[in-house]
Amino acid sequence: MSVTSKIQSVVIIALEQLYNHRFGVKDFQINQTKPEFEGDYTVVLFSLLKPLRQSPDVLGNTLGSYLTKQYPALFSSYNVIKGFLNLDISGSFWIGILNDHYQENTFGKKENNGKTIVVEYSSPNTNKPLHLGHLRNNFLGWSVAEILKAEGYNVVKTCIANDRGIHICKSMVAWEKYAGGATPGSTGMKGDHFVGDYYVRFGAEYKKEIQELIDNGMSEAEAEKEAPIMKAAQQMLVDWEAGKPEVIALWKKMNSWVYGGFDTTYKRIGSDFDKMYYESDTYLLGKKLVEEGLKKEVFFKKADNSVWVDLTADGLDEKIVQRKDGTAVYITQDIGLAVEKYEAYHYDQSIYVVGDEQNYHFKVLQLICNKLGLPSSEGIYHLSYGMVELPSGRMKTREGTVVDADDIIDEMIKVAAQKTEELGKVKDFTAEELEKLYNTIGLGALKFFILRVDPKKRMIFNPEESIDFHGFTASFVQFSHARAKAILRNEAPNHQYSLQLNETLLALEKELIILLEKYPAVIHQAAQEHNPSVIVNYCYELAKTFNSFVTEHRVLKAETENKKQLRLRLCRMTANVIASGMQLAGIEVPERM
RNA sequence: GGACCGGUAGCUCAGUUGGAUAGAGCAUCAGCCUUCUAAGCUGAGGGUCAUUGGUUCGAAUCCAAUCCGGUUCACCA
Repeated sequence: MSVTSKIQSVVIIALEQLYNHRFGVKDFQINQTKPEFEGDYTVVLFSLLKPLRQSPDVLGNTLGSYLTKQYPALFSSYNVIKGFLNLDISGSFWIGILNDHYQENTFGKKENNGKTIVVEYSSPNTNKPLHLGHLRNNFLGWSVAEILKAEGYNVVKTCIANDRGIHICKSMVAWEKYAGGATPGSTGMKGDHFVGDYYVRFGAEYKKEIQELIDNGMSEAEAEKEAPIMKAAQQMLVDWEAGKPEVIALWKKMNSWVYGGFDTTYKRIGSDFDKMYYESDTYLLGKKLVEEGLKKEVFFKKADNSVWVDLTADGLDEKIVQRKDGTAVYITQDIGLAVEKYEAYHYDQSIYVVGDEQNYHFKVLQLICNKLGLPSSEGIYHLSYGMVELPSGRMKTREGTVVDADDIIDEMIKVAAQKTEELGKVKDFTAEELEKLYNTIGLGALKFFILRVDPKKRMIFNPEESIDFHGFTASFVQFSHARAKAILRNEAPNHQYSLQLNETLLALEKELIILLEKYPAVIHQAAQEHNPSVIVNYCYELAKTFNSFVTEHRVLKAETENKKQLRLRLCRMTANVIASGMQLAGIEVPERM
């Protein structure tokens, strides 16, 4: 039980004893005391004044003296300022917390609660390599999954590959026409980049053909339709759906190249999935549900045979769920997939990590599932994140300003290596150790930079700032961990030693313990909000406090043996919590750097 | 035009869900390595929390209106 909830329940009991009035947890607030006042935690009295018909001063003092008398192990003193009852938590209580948890590496993680959450993230298109936007998606999805695991859920990480459709056919057509049989193997290229180049090539050729047609007197709109290369792509899509063997073979071949490339990138960034779904399998799934929906009169058919749902009563529009030719649209597949996931996992919650440009889509999806009476509808949650922009504005494929995932990762690792060499602290590392360290620092910086921002806000990715290793960065947190480990390498805490509980805590020692104690609550909040930035911000704050502590106070040369053991335990617990928290963000922490 | 999201220091972001004098980092300036890692620490300057009104003991936070920016409202995915 956290300190805050302890104080809460004790206050409730006290008020019942003193005033015979039963309050709930939400009837008053417990805050951390502002640094300019004396105390650790503060009971805000305002909301209690009216029901108890007391003045702030009287209530504060009555409650304060009752609490300190009844719970001397918890509270050492109090003061009342205006409507605030500031409580000093006794040092022995804090030292007890430290003693209880400094050795645990599962501190803050909850017991399994038997509930299952499906987290879908990444959802790549198999026609081009991953870019910065995908990285935000992957980092978020992976981290949220880990946070939910830590909070006690069974988590299934899933990925849906958008592996079919006109965009895939475009790269296929371009490859057939212009590659002359070249392969990733023959060119030494990474498969996803290789295929992506042909997607780009398609665009260029298409544009050329349009211009030619226009020059020959065709209107622009007509030219866009009539360009031979576009017709070829459309024909290929028809052939694909008809299952034409050579088209299917080509499709499989090119997709396998892309998957090869994706695997490499996923491995580098540490993304993993428990279950892969493929749009080429799922795109027909929703049709059965469309039939059912028609019978239940959730959907209706228009004269041209297309099927719609009327959401005007819910404040939205009419939305098509099946084309007039009977083929599935995007939302149809998603209805099918939602049901398939539910049947496979009987989830309590199904999270979709998808950009906020699809907010409307997921609102519709949930409404439709609800109207169809699917048990999955309640648990659908769209973890909507904002776009990643560059200082110059949105990334645009046409203007070539898209930041490629592999490129940025390479760059981060390169700069990490340069900086590490400059500092020259790890000259005794082997080549493998160095490579691992560069990866840890480079990739950590990237993940931290992206995850530190609240997911729902759009963010600006400044390449120069992202490779800064000072201040509010992963390196700072990693460095703090390495620093703690350096001390612990010199001397480990003596587990047999029994700390004196009456030891007076210095301000920074206490601050550290208070922060460490909050870690389980931080995980809880992050899980509740599906928000890794809560964890990342916490790790930074912890590292900052630790750095101040280590700079100002000696550990190994502490004034007394008791102080030394206390500080060693502080180092141990801080290192544990930093490592644990950063792990939840997918960021490793080195022993030395 | 309808719906949704956002606007906090020069820049990038926090702000414990309504609490005390709004915080960090970067950048700028001034100090600190003979010491367990200086990728660090200490300090200074920097704010009309977009604007206006409302709700109440109390508002960056809740409500309304306005301004600015974004997304979306496809038989694309």
